[in-house]
Amino acid sequence: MESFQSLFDDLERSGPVPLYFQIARRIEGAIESGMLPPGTKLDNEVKLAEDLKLSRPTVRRAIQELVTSGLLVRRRGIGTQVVHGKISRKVELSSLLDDLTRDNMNPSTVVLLHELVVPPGDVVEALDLQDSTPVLHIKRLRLTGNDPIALLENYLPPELSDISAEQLESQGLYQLLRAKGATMRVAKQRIGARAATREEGEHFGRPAGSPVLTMTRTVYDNGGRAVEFGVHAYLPEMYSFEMTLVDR
Amino acid sequence: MESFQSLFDDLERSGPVPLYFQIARRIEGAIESGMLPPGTKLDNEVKLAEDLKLSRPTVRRAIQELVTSGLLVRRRGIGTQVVHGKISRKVELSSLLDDLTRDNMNPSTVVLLHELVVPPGDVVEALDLQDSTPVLHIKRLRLTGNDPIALLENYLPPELSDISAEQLESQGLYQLLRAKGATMRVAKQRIGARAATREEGEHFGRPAGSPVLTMTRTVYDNGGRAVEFGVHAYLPEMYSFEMTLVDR
DNA sequence: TTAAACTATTTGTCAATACAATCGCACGAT
DNA sequence: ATCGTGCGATTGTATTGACAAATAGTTTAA
Repeated sequence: MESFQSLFDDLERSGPVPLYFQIARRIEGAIESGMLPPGTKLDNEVKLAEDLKLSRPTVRRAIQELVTSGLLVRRRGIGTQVVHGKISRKVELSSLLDDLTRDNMNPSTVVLLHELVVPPGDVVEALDLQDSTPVLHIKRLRLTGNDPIALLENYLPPELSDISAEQLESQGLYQLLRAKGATMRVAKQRIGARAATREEGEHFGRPAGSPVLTMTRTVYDNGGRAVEFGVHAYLPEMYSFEMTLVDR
Repeated sequence: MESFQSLFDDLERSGPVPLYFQIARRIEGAIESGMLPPGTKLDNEVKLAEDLKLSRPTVRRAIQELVTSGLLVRRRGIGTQVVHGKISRKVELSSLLDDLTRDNMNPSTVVLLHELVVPPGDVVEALDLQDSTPVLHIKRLRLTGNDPIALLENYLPPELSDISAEQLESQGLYQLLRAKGATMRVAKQRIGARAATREEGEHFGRPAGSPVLTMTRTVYDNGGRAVEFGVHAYLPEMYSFEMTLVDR
Protein backbone atom coordinates (compact mmCIF):
# COMPACT_ATOMS: atom_id res chain seq x y z
CA MET A 1 0.00 0.00 0.00
CA GLU A 2 2.23 2.73 1.24
CA SER A 3 5.94 3.19 1.03
CA PHE A 4 7.93 1.84 3.91
CA GLN A 5 11.31 2.84 2.69
CA SER A 6 12.32 4.11 6.09
CA LEU A 7 12.19 0.54 7.30
CA PHE A 8 15.07 -0.32 5.08
CA ASP A 9 17.37 2.60 5.70
CA ASP A 10 20.67 1.31 6.91
CA LEU A 11 21.19 -1.91 5.02
CA GLU A 12 24.69 -3.26 5.43
CA ARG A 13 25.62 -3.71 1.85
CA SER A 14 29.04 -5.25 2.45
CA GLY A 15 28.54 -6.96 5.79
CA PRO A 16 28.40 -10.72 6.28
CA VAL A 17 24.60 -10.77 6.53
CA PRO A 18 22.93 -11.32 3.16
CA LEU A 19 20.81 -8.47 1.92
CA TYR A 20 17.75 -10.61 1.33
CA PHE A 21 17.99 -11.79 4.92
CA GLN A 22 18.21 -8.27 6.31
CA ILE A 23 15.12 -7.29 4.37
CA ALA A 24 13.20 -10.37 5.44
CA ARG A 25 13.99 -9.75 9.08
CA ARG A 26 12.84 -6.15 8.92
CA ILE A 27 9.57 -7.00 7.27
CA GLU A 28 9.06 -9.78 9.80
CA GLY A 29 9.71 -7.36 12.60
CA ALA A 30 7.29 -4.83 11.15
CA ILE A 31 4.59 -7.48 10.98
CA GLU A 32 5.14 -8.72 14.51
CA SER A 33 5.27 -5.23 15.93
CA GLY A 34 1.95 -4.42 14.30
CA MET A 35 3.38 -1.81 11.95
CA LEU A 36 2.11 -3.95 9.09
CA PRO A 37 -1.29 -5.26 10.25
CA PRO A 38 -2.86 -8.35 8.63
CA GLY A 39 -4.16 -7.66 5.15
CA THR A 40 -1.69 -4.87 4.40
CA LYS A 41 -0.58 -4.89 0.81
CA LEU A 42 3.15 -4.53 0.29
CA ASP A 43 4.55 -2.42 -2.50
CA ASN A 44 5.02 -4.43 -5.64
CA GLU A 45 8.35 -6.09 -6.17
CA VAL A 46 9.55 -3.78 -8.90
CA LYS A 47 8.88 -0.65 -6.90
CA LEU A 48 10.35 -2.16 -3.76
CA ALA A 49 13.50 -3.05 -5.62
CA GLU A 50 13.76 0.47 -7.00
CA ASP A 51 13.23 2.07 -3.60
CA LEU A 52 15.82 -0.15 -1.97
CA LYS A 53 18.18 0.18 -4.91
CA LEU A 54 18.39 -3.59 -5.11
CA SER A 55 17.61 -6.07 -7.85
CA ARG A 56 14.20 -7.65 -8.08
CA PRO A 57 15.47 -11.22 -7.43
CA THR A 58 16.98 -10.10 -4.15
CA VAL A 59 13.77 -8.49 -2.97
CA ARG A 60 11.86 -11.46 -4.26
CA ARG A 61 13.97 -13.85 -2.27
CA ALA A 62 13.37 -11.90 0.91
CA ILE A 63 9.64 -12.05 0.33
CA GLN A 64 9.87 -15.73 -0.54
CA GLU A 65 11.35 -16.50 2.87
CA LEU A 66 8.36 -14.95 4.57
CA VAL A 67 5.90 -16.65 2.25
CA THR A 68 7.45 -20.01 3.03
CA SER A 69 7.19 -19.36 6.73
CA GLY A 70 3.57 -18.33 6.41
CA LEU A 71 3.77 -14.63 7.17
CA LEU A 72 2.97 -13.34 3.69
CA VAL A 73 0.75 -14.46 0.84
CA ARG A 74 1.53 -13.71 -2.79
CA ARG A 75 -0.94 -13.78 -5.67
CA ARG A 76 -0.07 -13.13 -9.26
CA GLY A 77 -1.74 -10.05 -10.63
CA ILE A 78 -2.75 -8.97 -7.13
CA GLY A 79 0.27 -8.41 -4.99
CA THR A 80 1.73 -9.48 -1.69
CA GLN A 81 -0.22 -9.25 1.54
CA VAL A 82 0.32 -9.84 5.20
CA VAL A 83 -1.54 -12.99 6.18
CA HIS A 84 -4.77 -12.64 8.09
CA GLY A 85 -5.14 -14.37 11.39
CA LYS A 86 -2.53 -14.14 14.06
CA ILE A 87 0.23 -16.45 13.01
CA SER A 88 2.33 -17.99 15.71
CA ARG A 89 5.77 -19.44 15.83
CA LYS A 90 5.99 -22.69 13.93
CA VAL A 91 7.47 -25.91 15.17
CA GLU A 92 11.17 -25.49 14.78
CA LEU A 93 14.27 -27.49 15.31
CA SER A 94 14.68 -25.78 18.65
CA SER A 95 15.06 -26.95 22.19
CA LEU A 96 12.34 -26.85 24.77
CA LEU A 97 14.65 -24.89 27.06
CA ASP A 98 15.18 -22.16 24.47
CA ASP A 99 11.44 -21.88 23.94
CA LEU A 100 10.73 -21.58 27.62
CA THR A 101 13.54 -19.11 28.20
CA ARG A 102 12.34 -16.93 25.35
CA ASP A 103 8.88 -16.86 26.90
CA ASN A 104 10.27 -15.98 30.34
CA MET A 105 8.96 -19.15 31.90
CA ASN A 106 11.85 -19.46 34.33
CA PRO A 107 12.80 -23.00 33.34
CA SER A 108 15.00 -25.36 35.32
CA THR A 109 16.23 -28.91 34.95
CA VAL A 110 16.73 -31.83 37.32
CA VAL A 111 18.88 -34.69 36.08
CA LEU A 112 17.24 -37.92 37.20
CA LEU A 113 19.52 -40.36 35.43
CA HIS A 114 22.93 -40.14 33.82
CA GLU A 115 24.57 -43.41 32.81
CA LEU A 116 26.48 -45.18 30.07
CA VAL A 117 24.55 -48.15 28.79
CA VAL A 118 24.78 -50.71 26.04
CA PRO A 119 22.19 -49.37 23.63
CA PRO A 120 18.89 -51.28 23.39
CA GLY A 121 17.68 -52.31 19.97
CA ASP A 122 15.45 -49.33 19.20
CA VAL A 123 18.27 -46.94 20.10
CA VAL A 124 20.73 -48.82 17.88
CA GLU A 125 18.27 -48.41 15.04
CA ALA A 126 17.44 -44.77 15.75
CA LEU A 127 21.07 -43.70 16.05
CA ASP A 128 22.17 -46.09 13.29
CA LEU A 129 24.97 -47.47 15.48
CA GLN A 130 27.47 -49.90 13.99
CA ASP A 131 28.52 -51.68 17.18
CA SER A 132 27.49 -51.91 20.81
CA THR A 133 29.77 -49.23 22.18
CA PRO A 134 28.06 -47.78 25.25
CA VAL A 135 26.03 -44.64 24.76
CA LEU A 136 25.00 -41.95 27.19
CA HIS A 137 21.49 -42.37 28.53
CA ILE A 138 19.97 -39.44 30.41
CA LYS A 139 16.62 -38.66 31.94
CA ARG A 140 15.72 -35.13 32.94
CA LEU A 141 12.74 -33.44 34.52
CA ARG A 142 12.04 -30.01 33.11
CA LEU A 143 10.19 -27.47 35.26
CA THR A 144 8.87 -23.96 34.90
CA GLY A 145 9.09 -22.34 38.27
CA ASN A 146 8.11 -25.22 40.54
CA ASP A 147 5.76 -26.89 38.09
CA PRO A 148 6.87 -30.00 36.21
CA ILE A 149 6.26 -29.74 32.50
CA ALA A 150 8.11 -32.60 30.81
CA LEU A 151 10.11 -35.74 31.36
CA LEU A 152 12.93 -35.92 28.81
CA GLU A 153 14.77 -39.14 28.04
CA ASN A 154 17.68 -39.00 25.61
CA TYR A 155 20.38 -41.19 24.09
CA LEU A 156 23.59 -39.71 22.67
CA PRO A 157 26.01 -41.48 20.32
CA PRO A 158 29.44 -42.49 21.72
CA GLU A 159 31.33 -39.54 20.24
CA LEU A 160 29.02 -37.10 22.03
CA SER A 161 28.66 -39.03 25.28
CA ASP A 162 31.11 -37.04 27.39
CA ILE A 163 28.60 -34.69 28.92
CA SER A 164 28.33 -34.41 32.69
CA ALA A 165 25.20 -34.28 34.80
CA GLU A 166 26.28 -30.87 36.14
CA GLN A 167 26.47 -29.45 32.64
CA LEU A 168 22.98 -30.72 31.92
CA GLU A 169 21.51 -28.96 34.95
CA SER A 170 22.96 -25.62 33.95
CA GLN A 171 22.58 -25.75 30.19
CA GLY A 172 20.26 -27.19 27.57
CA LEU A 173 21.19 -30.33 25.72
CA TYR A 174 21.17 -28.60 22.35
CA GLN A 175 23.46 -25.86 23.64
CA LEU A 176 25.93 -28.48 24.82
CA LEU A 177 25.77 -30.42 21.58
CA ARG A 178 26.34 -27.29 19.54
CA ALA A 179 29.30 -26.37 21.72
CA LYS A 180 30.78 -29.76 20.88
CA GLY A 181 30.57 -28.91 17.19
CA ALA A 182 27.47 -30.92 16.33
CA THR A 183 25.38 -29.25 13.66
CA MET A 184 21.77 -30.56 13.89
CA ARG A 185 20.43 -30.01 10.44
CA VAL A 186 17.46 -32.36 10.02
CA ALA A 187 15.12 -33.93 12.54
CA LYS A 188 12.46 -36.55 12.24
CA GLN A 189 9.86 -36.57 14.94
CA ARG A 190 6.58 -38.12 15.90
CA ILE A 191 3.98 -36.59 18.20
CA GLY A 192 1.48 -38.83 19.94
CA ALA A 193 -0.27 -39.49 23.22
CA ARG A 194 -0.53 -42.31 25.73
CA ALA A 195 -1.27 -43.10 29.35
CA ALA A 196 1.32 -41.95 31.89
CA THR A 197 3.55 -44.57 33.45
CA ARG A 198 3.75 -44.74 37.22
CA GLU A 199 7.10 -42.93 37.13
CA GLU A 200 5.72 -40.14 34.97
CA GLY A 201 2.68 -39.85 37.18
CA GLU A 202 4.86 -39.40 40.26
CA HIS A 203 6.96 -36.68 38.68
CA PHE A 204 3.95 -34.88 37.28
CA GLY A 205 1.86 -35.21 40.42
CA ARG A 206 -0.82 -37.09 38.50
CA PRO A 207 -2.17 -40.63 38.77
CA ALA A 208 -0.64 -43.26 36.52
CA GLY A 209 -2.80 -43.65 33.43
CA SER A 210 -3.56 -39.96 33.05
CA PRO A 211 -2.85 -38.66 29.56
CA VAL A 212 0.59 -37.47 28.48
CA LEU A 213 1.65 -35.92 25.20
CA THR A 214 4.68 -37.65 23.70
CA MET A 215 7.32 -36.70 21.20
CA THR A 216 10.11 -38.88 19.90
CA ARG A 217 12.76 -37.19 17.84
CA THR A 218 15.95 -38.16 16.06
CA VAL A 219 18.25 -35.34 15.01
CA TYR A 220 20.81 -35.69 12.23
CA ASP A 221 23.82 -33.53 11.43
CA ASN A 222 25.07 -32.23 8.11
CA GLY A 223 26.53 -35.56 7.11
CA GLY A 224 23.38 -37.45 8.03
CA ARG A 225 24.84 -38.94 11.19
CA ALA A 226 22.43 -39.20 14.10
CA VAL A 227 23.25 -36.70 16.84
CA GLU A 228 20.53 -37.36 19.35
CA PHE A 229 17.55 -39.62 20.01
CA GLY A 230 14.93 -38.46 22.46
CA VAL A 231 11.71 -39.78 23.93
CA HIS A 232 9.81 -37.05 25.69
CA ALA A 233 6.61 -36.95 27.70
CA TYR A 234 4.83 -33.66 28.30
CA LEU A 235 2.16 -32.77 30.80
CA PRO A 236 -0.64 -31.85 28.42
CA GLU A 237 -2.13 -29.17 30.65
CA MET A 238 1.19 -27.37 30.48
CA TYR A 239 2.38 -27.88 26.94
CA SER A 240 1.24 -28.42 23.38
CA PHE A 241 2.73 -28.08 19.91
CA GLU A 242 1.71 -25.14 17.80
CA MET A 243 2.52 -24.79 14.13
CA THR A 244 1.61 -23.00 10.94
CA LEU A 245 1.29 -24.89 7.69
CA VAL A 246 1.55 -23.34 4.27
CA ASP A 247 0.31 -24.93 1.09
CA ARG A 248 2.65 -24.31 -1.83
CA MET B 1 28.67 -38.64 -8.25
CA GLU B 2 27.48 -40.06 -11.47
CA SER B 3 25.56 -38.55 -14.30
CA PHE B 4 21.83 -39.04 -14.20
CA GLN B 5 21.04 -37.24 -17.36
CA SER B 6 18.69 -39.99 -18.48
CA LEU B 7 16.43 -39.02 -15.59
CA PHE B 8 15.79 -35.71 -17.22
CA ASP B 9 15.22 -36.75 -20.79
CA ASP B 10 11.86 -35.50 -21.88
CA LEU B 11 11.44 -32.18 -20.15
CA GLU B 12 8.46 -30.27 -21.47
CA ARG B 13 10.13 -27.01 -22.26
CA SER B 14 7.04 -25.14 -23.33
CA GLY B 15 4.35 -26.88 -21.27
CA PRO B 16 2.49 -25.28 -18.40
CA VAL B 17 4.57 -27.07 -15.76
CA PRO B 18 7.61 -25.03 -14.70
CA LEU B 19 10.94 -26.58 -15.55
CA TYR B 20 12.28 -26.34 -12.01
CA PHE B 21 9.22 -28.21 -10.81
CA GLN B 22 9.65 -30.99 -13.34
CA ILE B 23 13.26 -31.44 -12.27
CA ALA B 24 12.40 -31.40 -8.58
CA ARG B 25 9.73 -34.05 -9.06
CA ARG B 26 12.06 -36.36 -10.94
CA ILE B 27 14.79 -36.11 -8.37
CA GLU B 28 12.21 -36.68 -5.64
CA GLY B 29 10.97 -39.74 -7.45
CA ALA B 30 14.49 -41.08 -7.91
CA ILE B 31 15.12 -40.71 -4.19
CA GLU B 32 11.90 -42.38 -3.14
CA SER B 33 12.36 -45.23 -5.58
CA GLY B 34 15.80 -45.90 -4.20
CA MET B 35 17.61 -44.96 -7.39
CA LEU B 36 19.39 -42.29 -5.38
CA PRO B 37 20.12 -43.89 -2.00
CA PRO B 38 20.86 -41.75 1.08
CA GLY B 39 24.27 -40.15 0.93
CA THR B 40 24.45 -40.03 -2.85
CA LYS B 41 26.20 -36.93 -4.08
CA LEU B 42 24.43 -35.12 -6.89
CA ASP B 43 26.34 -33.59 -9.75
CA ASN B 44 27.32 -30.04 -9.02
CA GLU B 45 24.95 -27.33 -10.07
CA VAL B 46 27.03 -26.03 -12.94
CA LYS B 47 27.45 -29.44 -14.53
CA LEU B 48 23.79 -30.29 -13.98
CA ALA B 49 22.76 -27.08 -15.68
CA GLU B 50 25.03 -27.86 -18.62
CA ASP B 51 23.75 -31.40 -18.98
CA LEU B 52 20.13 -30.29 -18.85
CA LYS B 53 20.82 -27.29 -21.05
CA LEU B 54 19.22 -25.05 -18.47
CA SER B 55 20.46 -22.08 -16.51
CA ARG B 56 22.00 -22.56 -13.12
CA PRO B 57 19.29 -20.56 -11.30
CA THR B 58 16.64 -22.92 -12.64
CA VAL B 59 18.50 -26.03 -11.52
CA ARG B 60 19.24 -24.34 -8.25
CA ARG B 61 15.62 -23.60 -7.62
CA ALA B 62 14.68 -27.22 -8.20
CA ILE B 63 17.27 -28.32 -5.68
CA GLN B 64 16.15 -25.63 -3.27
CA GLU B 65 12.64 -27.07 -3.22
CA LEU B 66 13.97 -30.42 -2.12
CA VAL B 67 16.29 -28.91 0.44
CA THR B 68 13.39 -27.01 1.97
CA SER B 69 11.36 -30.16 2.19
CA GLY B 70 14.21 -32.04 3.81
CA LEU B 71 15.15 -34.48 1.06
CA LEU B 72 18.51 -32.98 0.14
CA VAL B 73 21.29 -31.28 2.05
CA ARG B 74 23.58 -28.71 0.49
CA ARG B 75 26.98 -27.68 1.80
CA ARG B 76 29.12 -25.00 0.30
CA GLY B 77 32.39 -26.32 -1.02
CA ILE B 78 31.13 -29.88 -0.71
CA GLY B 79 28.10 -30.46 -2.85
CA THR B 80 24.54 -31.66 -2.60
CA GLN B 81 23.64 -34.98 -1.03
CA VAL B 82 20.58 -37.09 -0.44
CA VAL B 83 19.75 -36.91 3.25
CA HIS B 84 20.67 -39.89 5.43
CA GLY B 85 18.01 -41.57 7.46
CA LYS B 86 14.69 -42.50 6.02
CA ILE B 87 12.82 -39.25 5.78
CA SER B 88 9.09 -39.44 5.83
CA ARG B 89 6.38 -37.18 4.53
CA LYS B 90 6.11 -34.07 6.62
CA VAL B 91 2.96 -32.70 8.15
CA GLU B 92 1.10 -31.14 5.30
CA LEU B 93 -2.05 -29.18 4.76
CA SER B 94 -3.79 -32.38 3.82
CA SER B 95 -6.87 -34.13 4.98
CA LEU B 96 -6.91 -37.21 7.14
CA LEU B 97 -9.03 -38.95 4.54
CA ASP B 98 -6.48 -38.38 1.80
CA ASP B 99 -3.71 -39.69 4.01
CA LEU B 100 -5.62 -42.84 4.88
CA THR B 101 -6.67 -43.42 1.29
CA ARG B 102 -3.12 -43.05 0.08
CA ASP B 103 -2.01 -45.66 2.59
CA ASN B 104 -4.80 -48.07 1.58
CA MET B 105 -6.38 -48.00 5.00
CA ASN B 106 -9.93 -48.39 3.68
CA PRO B 107 -11.33 -45.33 5.42
CA SER B 108 -14.98 -44.54 5.97
CA THR B 109 -16.98 -41.81 7.65
CA VAL B 110 -20.09 -41.72 9.81
CA VAL B 111 -21.78 -38.35 10.24
CA LEU B 112 -22.88 -38.07 13.86
CA LEU B 113 -24.11 -34.49 13.81
CA HIS B 114 -25.04 -32.02 11.09
CA GLU B 115 -26.72 -28.81 12.20
CA LEU B 116 -26.79 -25.08 11.76
CA VAL B 117 -25.98 -23.31 15.01
CA VAL B 118 -25.37 -19.81 16.25
CA PRO B 119 -21.59 -19.91 16.64
CA PRO B 120 -20.21 -20.06 20.19
CA GLY B 121 -17.60 -17.54 21.19
CA ASP B 122 -14.49 -19.53 20.43
CA VAL B 123 -15.82 -20.31 16.94
CA VAL B 124 -16.61 -16.64 16.29
CA GLU B 125 -13.04 -15.85 17.18
CA ALA B 126 -11.49 -18.70 15.22
CA LEU B 127 -13.46 -18.00 12.06
CA ASP B 128 -13.26 -14.23 12.60
CA LEU B 129 -17.03 -13.88 12.07
CA GLN B 130 -18.58 -10.42 11.92
CA ASP B 131 -22.09 -11.31 13.01
CA SER B 132 -24.00 -14.25 14.47
CA THR B 133 -25.18 -15.76 11.20
CA PRO B 134 -25.62 -19.50 11.81
CA VAL B 135 -22.70 -21.70 10.82
CA LEU B 136 -22.60 -25.38 9.96
CA HIS B 137 -21.52 -27.58 12.83
CA ILE B 138 -20.64 -31.19 12.04
CA LYS B 139 -19.30 -34.11 13.97
CA ARG B 140 -17.94 -37.15 12.18
CA LEU B 141 -16.46 -40.48 13.20
CA ARG B 142 -13.64 -41.62 10.97
CA LEU B 143 -12.90 -45.36 10.72
CA THR B 144 -10.36 -47.56 9.02
CA GLY B 145 -12.10 -50.81 8.26
CA ASN B 146 -14.24 -51.28 11.36
CA ASP B 147 -11.85 -49.57 13.75
CA PRO B 148 -12.56 -46.03 14.95
CA ILE B 149 -9.60 -43.76 14.57
CA ALA B 150 -10.81 -40.20 15.11
CA LEU B 151 -13.71 -38.01 16.13
CA LEU B 152 -13.80 -34.91 13.96
CA GLU B 153 -15.73 -31.80 14.93
CA ASN B 154 -15.82 -28.90 12.48
CA TYR B 155 -17.38 -25.47 12.01
CA LEU B 156 -17.78 -23.91 8.55
CA PRO B 157 -18.41 -20.23 7.83
CA PRO B 158 -21.88 -19.26 6.48
CA GLU B 159 -20.81 -19.02 2.83
CA LEU B 160 -19.59 -22.62 2.92
CA SER B 161 -22.35 -24.05 5.06
CA ASP B 162 -24.43 -25.65 2.32
CA ILE B 163 -22.92 -29.11 2.55
CA SER B 164 -25.17 -32.10 3.14
CA ALA B 165 -24.62 -35.02 5.48
CA GLU B 166 -24.74 -37.39 2.52
CA GLN B 167 -21.92 -35.56 0.79
CA LEU B 168 -19.84 -35.81 3.95
CA GLU B 169 -20.22 -39.57 4.15
CA SER B 170 -19.04 -40.09 0.60
CA GLN B 171 -16.34 -37.46 0.33
CA GLY B 172 -13.76 -35.75 2.50
CA LEU B 173 -14.43 -32.28 3.87
CA TYR B 174 -11.43 -30.80 2.09
CA GLN B 175 -12.54 -32.29 -1.22
CA LEU B 176 -15.94 -30.67 -0.80
CA LEU B 177 -14.49 -27.32 0.18
CA ARG B 178 -12.16 -27.32 -2.79
CA ALA B 179 -15.06 -28.18 -5.10
CA LYS B 180 -16.81 -25.08 -3.77
CA GLY B 181 -13.87 -22.97 -4.82
CA ALA B 182 -12.23 -22.53 -1.45
CA THR B 183 -8.46 -22.38 -1.66
CA MET B 184 -6.97 -23.34 1.74
CA ARG B 185 -3.59 -21.69 1.72
CA VAL B 186 -2.48 -21.37 5.32
CA ALA B 187 -3.38 -23.30 8.44
CA LYS B 188 -2.65 -22.75 12.08
CA GLN B 189 -2.87 -25.79 14.28
CA ARG B 190 -2.16 -27.01 17.77
CA ILE B 191 -1.48 -30.60 18.77
CA GLY B 192 -2.06 -31.68 22.34
CA ALA B 193 -3.48 -34.42 24.51
CA ARG B 194 -6.19 -34.78 27.13
CA ALA B 195 -8.51 -37.28 28.79
CA ALA B 196 -11.31 -38.65 26.62
CA THR B 197 -14.82 -37.39 27.25
CA ARG B 198 -17.55 -39.93 27.84
CA GLU B 199 -18.76 -39.48 24.26
CA GLU B 200 -15.28 -40.04 22.83
CA GLY B 201 -14.81 -43.07 25.02
CA GLU B 202 -18.01 -44.63 23.74
CA HIS B 203 -17.09 -44.11 20.11
CA PHE B 204 -13.57 -45.34 20.60
CA GLY B 205 -14.54 -48.30 22.77
CA ARG B 206 -12.40 -47.00 25.62
CA PRO B 207 -13.25 -45.82 29.12
CA ALA B 208 -13.79 -42.10 29.62
CA GLY B 209 -10.55 -40.56 30.85
CA SER B 210 -8.27 -42.65 28.65
CA PRO B 211 -5.80 -40.54 26.68
CA VAL B 212 -6.69 -38.96 23.32
CA LEU B 213 -4.48 -37.01 20.96
CA THR B 214 -6.04 -33.70 19.94
CA MET B 215 -5.59 -31.31 17.08
CA THR B 216 -7.33 -28.00 16.57
CA ARG B 217 -6.85 -26.33 13.23
CA THR B 218 -8.02 -23.17 11.50
CA VAL B 219 -7.55 -23.02 7.75
CA TYR B 220 -7.40 -19.73 5.83
CA ASP B 221 -7.81 -19.07 2.12
CA ASN B 222 -5.79 -16.85 -0.19
CA GLY B 223 -7.41 -13.70 1.10
CA GLY B 224 -6.87 -14.64 4.72
CA ARG B 225 -10.53 -15.51 5.31
CA ALA B 226 -11.11 -18.48 7.58
CA VAL B 227 -12.40 -21.50 5.67
CA GLU B 228 -12.69 -24.10 8.39
CA PHE B 229 -12.24 -24.55 12.11
CA GLY B 230 -11.80 -28.07 13.43
CA VAL B 231 -11.38 -29.75 16.79
CA HIS B 232 -10.26 -33.32 16.37
CA ALA B 233 -9.62 -36.17 18.78
CA TYR B 234 -7.55 -39.16 17.69
CA LEU B 235 -7.23 -42.57 19.24
CA PRO B 236 -3.52 -42.52 20.07
CA GLU B 237 -3.00 -46.25 19.51
CA MET B 238 -4.16 -45.71 15.93
CA TYR B 239 -2.74 -42.38 14.94
CA SER B 240 0.13 -39.98 15.53
CA PHE B 241 1.70 -37.03 13.73
CA GLU B 242 4.98 -37.55 11.96
CA MET B 243 7.08 -34.74 10.57
CA THR B 244 10.50 -33.80 9.36
CA LEU B 245 12.10 -30.54 10.43
CA VAL B 246 14.89 -28.81 8.56
CA ASP B 247 17.12 -26.16 10.04
CA ARG B 248 17.95 -23.44 7.54
C1' DT C 1 -28.32 -4.06 -20.02
C1' DT C 2 -25.20 -7.47 -20.31
C1' DA C 3 -21.42 -9.89 -21.80
C1' DA C 4 -17.16 -10.02 -24.10
C1' DA C 5 -12.76 -8.01 -25.08
C1' DC C 6 -9.08 -5.34 -23.93
C1' DT C 7 -5.60 -3.18 -20.73
C1' DA C 8 -2.78 -2.16 -16.82
C1' DT C 9 -0.76 -4.24 -12.91
C1' DT C 10 1.71 -7.62 -10.65
C1' DT C 11 3.84 -11.90 -9.73
C1' DG C 12 5.94 -16.23 -12.08
C1' DT C 13 9.55 -18.28 -14.82
C1' DC C 14 14.01 -18.44 -17.06
C1' DA C 15 18.62 -16.97 -18.82
C1' DA C 16 23.47 -15.49 -18.57
C1' DT C 17 26.94 -13.74 -15.69
C1' DA C 18 30.04 -12.25 -11.89
C1' DC C 19 32.15 -12.59 -7.74
C1' DA C 20 32.31 -14.21 -2.69
C1' DA C 21 32.63 -17.68 0.87
C1' DT C 22 33.52 -22.14 2.47
C1' DC C 23 35.27 -26.81 2.50
C1' DG C 24 38.47 -30.72 1.69
C1' DC C 25 42.80 -31.85 0.40
C1' DA C 26 47.44 -31.73 -1.10
C1' DC C 27 51.62 -29.60 -0.59
C1' DG C 28 55.23 -27.47 1.79
C1' DA C 29 57.67 -25.32 5.74
C1' DT C 30 59.07 -25.81 10.27
C1' DA D 1 55.55 -35.53 12.08
C1' DT D 2 52.68 -31.43 12.40
C1' DC D 3 50.77 -27.33 11.45
C1' DG D 4 49.59 -23.91 8.14
C1' DT D 5 49.07 -22.25 3.39
C1' DG D 6 47.22 -22.33 -0.83
C1' DC D 7 44.35 -24.19 -4.44
C1' DG D 8 40.49 -26.34 -6.73
C1' DA D 9 35.76 -27.41 -6.32
C1' DT D 10 31.22 -26.13 -5.07
C1' DT D 11 27.55 -23.61 -3.29
C1' DG D 12 25.99 -18.67 -1.79
C1' DT D 13 24.74 -14.02 -3.10
C1' DA D 14 23.52 -10.49 -6.28
C1' DT D 15 22.65 -8.05 -10.86
C1' DT D 16 20.29 -7.27 -15.26
C1' DG D 17 17.18 -8.42 -18.65
C1' DA D 18 13.28 -10.53 -20.86
C1' DC D 19 8.91 -12.57 -21.51
C1' DA D 20 4.72 -15.30 -19.66
C1' DA D 21 0.56 -15.71 -17.01
C1' DA D 22 -3.05 -14.36 -13.91
C1' DT D 23 -6.01 -10.87 -11.93
C1' DA D 24 -9.10 -6.88 -11.58
C1' DG D 25 -11.02 -3.20 -13.66
C1' DT D 26 -12.53 -0.66 -17.79
C1' DT D 27 -14.04 -0.18 -22.11
C1' DT D 28 -16.45 -1.76 -26.01
C1' DA D 29 -19.83 -4.38 -28.60
C1' DA D 30 -24.10 -6.87 -29.06
